[in-house]
Amino acid sequence: MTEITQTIDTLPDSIRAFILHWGDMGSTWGVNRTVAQIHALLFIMEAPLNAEEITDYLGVARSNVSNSLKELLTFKTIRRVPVAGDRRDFFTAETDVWEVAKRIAAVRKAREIDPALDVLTHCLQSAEGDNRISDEQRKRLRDMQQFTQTMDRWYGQMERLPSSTLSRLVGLGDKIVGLLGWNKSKS
Amino acid sequence: MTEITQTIDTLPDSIRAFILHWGDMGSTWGVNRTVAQIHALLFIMEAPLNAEEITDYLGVARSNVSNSLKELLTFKTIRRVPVAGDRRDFFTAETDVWEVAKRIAAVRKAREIDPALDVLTHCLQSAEGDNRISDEQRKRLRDMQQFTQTMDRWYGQMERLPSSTLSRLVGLGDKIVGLLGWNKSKS
DNA sequence: GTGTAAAATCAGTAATCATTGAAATCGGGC
DNA sequence: GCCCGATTTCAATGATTACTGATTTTACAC
Repeated sequence: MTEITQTIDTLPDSIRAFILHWGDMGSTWGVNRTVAQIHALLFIMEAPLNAEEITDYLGVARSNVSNSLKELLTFKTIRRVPVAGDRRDFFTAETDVWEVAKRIAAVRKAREIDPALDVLTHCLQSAEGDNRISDEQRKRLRDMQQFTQTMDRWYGQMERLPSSTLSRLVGLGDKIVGLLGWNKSKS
Repeated sequence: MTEITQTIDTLPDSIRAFILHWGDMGSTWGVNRTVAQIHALLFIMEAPLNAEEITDYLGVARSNVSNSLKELLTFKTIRRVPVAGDRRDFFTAETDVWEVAKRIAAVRKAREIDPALDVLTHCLQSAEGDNRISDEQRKRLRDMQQFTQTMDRWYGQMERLPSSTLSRLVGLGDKIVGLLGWNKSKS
């Protein structure tokens, strides 16, 4: 009989809390619980884990782990690593948090922002030649389209920056706003 | 018998497409379809609408409209407006897209980022005094916590800026990256 | 080739979330 | 106070999504 020695209860409190709460967090951001928990587990463990170890730690079905790993791979927030003398697949997570952020952003841009931009651009085109639509309505569609376009570019830029630069740049946000004396004003 | 003259089919193609696709979009961003559709409808219509008109336009249950309006009100992306000689509630959407973005950001910060930061800060504290946790693991928790903190501040700043400033600032993103010569590099 | 462990697929089930329609509550006019 | 339309609440249903366990496929060892 196979003893399971790797369960979530064997982990230190802080790590267990991290994995569990990260799972919850994920749900609110549109990532399902298991996917988020596996990511948290791989992020915090130093040694690569195989699918069965993950199954044992999290107490979910093997097939669930398999599918979740596939999803994480498409996000490129984890990767397969070979372990000498073991033909099973082992996985580790990207540990540079800014790199993780970039990769998630890239997927969201492709999956959500790009299509939205297409729809808006199309709406705007068909609105141009429609006299049932007021100038004000056209303006509103245009505003929305431009906003989406700006966001699209912003996400696009993110992908190109090395994570160290991105980190510094975002960290600078505070200061830029401060220097320009814009932080005092109220809309 | 009451005739329904306000249905989604009576709207121009581009507007109908906008409302319908915005609803879809919403789902992928964690907002439910009805909520997103109502927001799109109010955003694009110039005159304030009451709950029954919304029900007719979208063909969903009256109670669904009621709940969705309540949610949109908590986001402050729509508001009640009084109409002279009519005791029913009428609603309009905020039309400044940057203002909309700010308000959504504010709610997400409060609902999702702040709690995440609390959890991470707590994990980090309990990790400090636990000798089962390696220095590397402590570093990873710290990185994650700092990242979340940076995001929290970033969202916080957003709230304070007038939307015109925010628009210019974000629009400048491109140029800042370009000027600093950071756009050429690859991580 | 055969045998075997690992991984992926898939159909069925469970859980979650959105939506409905009926019933209860609110609030202004009389 | 009572009435009546407007609005909200709530329990039940429907739809979607996550998850499981059994089955099939893959890939390596021999």
